[in-house]
Amino acid sequence: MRDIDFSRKSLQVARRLIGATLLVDGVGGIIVETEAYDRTDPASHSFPGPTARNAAMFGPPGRAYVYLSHGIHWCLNFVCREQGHGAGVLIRALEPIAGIALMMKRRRQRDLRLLCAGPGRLGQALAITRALNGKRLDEPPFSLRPAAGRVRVVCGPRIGISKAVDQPWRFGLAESRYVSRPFRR
DNA sequence: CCTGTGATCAGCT
DNA sequence: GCTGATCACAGGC
Repeated sequence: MRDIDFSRKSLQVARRLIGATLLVDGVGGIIVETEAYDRTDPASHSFPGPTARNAAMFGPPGRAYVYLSHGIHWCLNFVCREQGHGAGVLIRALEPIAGIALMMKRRRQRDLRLLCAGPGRLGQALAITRALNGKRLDEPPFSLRPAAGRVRVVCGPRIGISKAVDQPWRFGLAESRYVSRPFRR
């Protein structure tokens, strides 16, 4: 089984991550939605260049970049590309597989479809915090397994941004009921 | 289906 | 001071 190659462009990594299994301390599921961000991209946190917050994006690939969104939600990204580039993939939704009872307890949410459908919900379900920022994705508490077989991937515009809104850099597992919002075709 | 709003805070100007 | 890679909930159609 081939590993995910995080030295590739965030666009390629975002597509390849669909169907992979992500666990944090044994809790998680199948990645069904991602978004790519890049240094050349005005919507990216890395666009203005390195800062204290986005430092992980400019560090080695294959690590986590975690940030606090709207003062409330911890969001998880995977850093891609060569060191110093400043690119990443936002993990936006999972199909819950492991530790479902614990995720439901953390989120006080009994609807499986809403358990990890969105970056903030996913962060809460997997107990993502700043403590994971910069951590390697191939070591505990993370576990990442590539998709087993062929995966049908759809794409469309990213969500919740105000710049570069037309770039189709959001990817999803076709027909999945666990995405944060449907993909138009 | 849709739109509006409060929550809550790090980072930036 | 303002913005934002969000969410939950309320209300209107």
